[in-house]
Amino acid sequence: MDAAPSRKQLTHDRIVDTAARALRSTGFHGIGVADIMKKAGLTHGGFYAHFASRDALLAEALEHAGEDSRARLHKSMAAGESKGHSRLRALVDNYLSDRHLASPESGCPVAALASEMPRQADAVRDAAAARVRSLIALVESVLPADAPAGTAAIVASQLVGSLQVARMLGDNAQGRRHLAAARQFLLERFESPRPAGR
Amino acid sequence: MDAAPSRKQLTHDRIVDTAARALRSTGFHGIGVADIMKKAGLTHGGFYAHFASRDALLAEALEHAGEDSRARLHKSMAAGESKGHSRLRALVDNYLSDRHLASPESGCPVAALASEMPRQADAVRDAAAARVRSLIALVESVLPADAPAGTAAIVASQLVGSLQVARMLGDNAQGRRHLAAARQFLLERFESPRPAGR
DNA sequence: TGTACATCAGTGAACGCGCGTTCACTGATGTAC
DNA sequence: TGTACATCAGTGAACGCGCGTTCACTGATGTAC
Repeated sequence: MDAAPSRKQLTHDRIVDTAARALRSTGFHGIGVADIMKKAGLTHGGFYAHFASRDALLAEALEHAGEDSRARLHKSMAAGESKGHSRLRALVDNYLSDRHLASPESGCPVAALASEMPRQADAVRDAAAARVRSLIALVESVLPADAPAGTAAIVASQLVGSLQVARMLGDNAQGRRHLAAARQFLLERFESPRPAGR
Repeated sequence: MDAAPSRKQLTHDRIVDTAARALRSTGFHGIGVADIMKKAGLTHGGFYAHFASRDALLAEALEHAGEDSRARLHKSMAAGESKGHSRLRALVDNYLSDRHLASPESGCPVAALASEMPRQADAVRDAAAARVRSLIALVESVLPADAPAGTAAIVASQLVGSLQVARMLGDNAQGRRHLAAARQFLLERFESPRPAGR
């Protein structure tokens, strides 16, 4: 089934991977066809042999960025769990880490692109909604099983909002202090056993 | 002191007001000099008699959008308080309202533009950081006086994140359900008297 | 009150530039016999 | 194994377009006497 990928497929993947990084660091509008092709070691003319349009690349790059971020989080979370941390703590510590604050290009595309997403073309918005649902599902998987419905989406919103606020405050003491406070809040409130108050 | 504003000042204000709405509905990149001038009933040539550059307009429009949003919230909050609601509830109910979900162009610029802000020119980023601090200050003013330091920034992050997640899910039942859950969570957790468990 | 002139807000044509997209072509890879 | 040909990935010039910015000009407003 997974035969050796063709030469074209390898190039395609390289373009998508390049775009997925650029997308998160410069945003939807900061990513140009010629730019991406050049960074992937190609000329811009060949682009349309790989994608129907720029928007088609954006949708693919968004999905790839989400997968990349999910895989990184999973790996870091495994390291945290092996130190005896809860799954929730492993997620929160990694999502709200100083490293994530400083490196949007390899981080969560939802946090890096949230406010631009509602303004994208249909295909891109669909990919965006899928990324949000995937993030919520990841949070759900680390919450105590008896958490009320909707809790995962609330925690995901707190993660995304806190990282964005920290980035707006800047990659400095102010931003990092905010991240630390948000980590502490989430763990105190959501790590099982849950605190009193229904 | 506040003499009658000159004709030029009136035009200037009209451009900024037009830009402040367009900015929130289409984002930093969706706002063009010629477009704004046309919407303000002018031709694009006169732009540079009012602003040193496009970025200078963006910074001014961002500040104006923040003031506009703050004034609207204050007004709606007063209405809520007159119904006997706490100040926190008045803020949360209005910030996370279906109306705010559906109308970014007259809403909070931080929620509408958060992920684009770190990528703007210096002057714009400074204006952005000021908007974030202003939002945090507004939250602080409605929290119980004994809330730990940093709480206001955490609640502000939850407000911004929840509205953005709702907008990514769409202005539909899914998005509105998420907003309702976030409202309930914030009130249960932060409305005084604070629940047990520090 | 009326005329002459200076000031000033706004006009519209033009500029250089970078963008997304198209397309005729090239050179390498793979297949047929 | 070697030759002839078809396929295909990638090249680079060109396109139409919209952008931010500049600038010589116009027509209205305000001031001096």
